[in-house]
Amino acid sequence: MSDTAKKKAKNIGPLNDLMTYHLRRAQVSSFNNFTAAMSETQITPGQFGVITLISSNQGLSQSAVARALGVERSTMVAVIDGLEKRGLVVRKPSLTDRRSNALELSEKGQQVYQQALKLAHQADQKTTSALSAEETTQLVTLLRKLNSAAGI
Amino acid sequence: MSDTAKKKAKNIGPLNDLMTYHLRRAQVSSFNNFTAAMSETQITPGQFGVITLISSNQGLSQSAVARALGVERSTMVAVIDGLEKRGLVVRKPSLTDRRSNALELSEKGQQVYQQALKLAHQADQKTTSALSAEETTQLVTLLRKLNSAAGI
DNA sequence: GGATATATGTTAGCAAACATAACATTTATT
DNA sequence: AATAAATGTTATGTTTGCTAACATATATCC
Repeated sequence: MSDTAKKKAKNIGPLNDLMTYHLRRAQVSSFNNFTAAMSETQITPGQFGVITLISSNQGLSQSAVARALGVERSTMVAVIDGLEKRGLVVRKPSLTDRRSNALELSEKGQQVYQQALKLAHQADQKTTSALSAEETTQLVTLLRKLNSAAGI
Repeated sequence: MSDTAKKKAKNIGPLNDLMTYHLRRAQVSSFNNFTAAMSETQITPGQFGVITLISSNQGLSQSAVARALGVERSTMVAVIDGLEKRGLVVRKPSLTDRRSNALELSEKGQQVYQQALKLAHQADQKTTSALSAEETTQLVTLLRKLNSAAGI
């Protein structure tokens, strides 16, 4: 067979020099580990962010959650709808602002969240299994530094 | 004002301990820098991956590009359609396999790619502007290690 | 060498995850 | 009191991916 016929070898070329590329690959990898680990809870990465935020800030409004996660508040509606339909989150009327909802985790929501948190850590360990403990710490430190400068 | 009314303070809580979270933030940040830097070329991250791959492997098939980027070949069709409509990529009939297309960058495609590559590096520098040169190298090294283990 | 399996590009239809624009209601500002 | 801004919602659209089915072309297996 001629060597011009062999087009399988992917020469990734200049991508290898780009931080963007490596970040994207790492994120996809961690996303996959997360989704796989979370399968029994049926919690998506986005949902996990939401319930974590609510858990740490009971009574938060939808807009506040949206802002904290960097999405539009219109996007939040369907997310909360889903979590409410599953009985994990409750929309209570805010006592201080009649426009807004005070979000809370239900009893079931708290249980699922605790389970999800454990699974998330397991997924994390899988993601970083090729790294030593020091390397993992190093990586987190560098990412924190990078992110705090970006100020998402 | 009562302190229960102040719901703005986002306590990010356990997210801070998760690699997944930091990776996601970093990826969003780099994605934003990339998109902003690339605005004059109107090249998306996905398109950039494709033209980089074609540039480094002229004559590559659509399926090969899809495999290398980890997407379905059906997804590739619209991407190549767009690049071809803009006159950046040409579908030539493969000389060795009459099923497949041999993808090539047009003259214009090569020019745009060279420009895009420069802009991508600029975006990268912005993304890593909070890190020293050594830290940036460290970060890439750690991400490579993490990724090669995942074997996307 | 001929039957069967696999690969390629394509279309069609679907879904997740976002966005923008407009709206009614409520709260802030001036 | 008048005007501006914030909240939740709906409607609509976009992006980016998927699966399934297909016609065609190439590989593999007895």
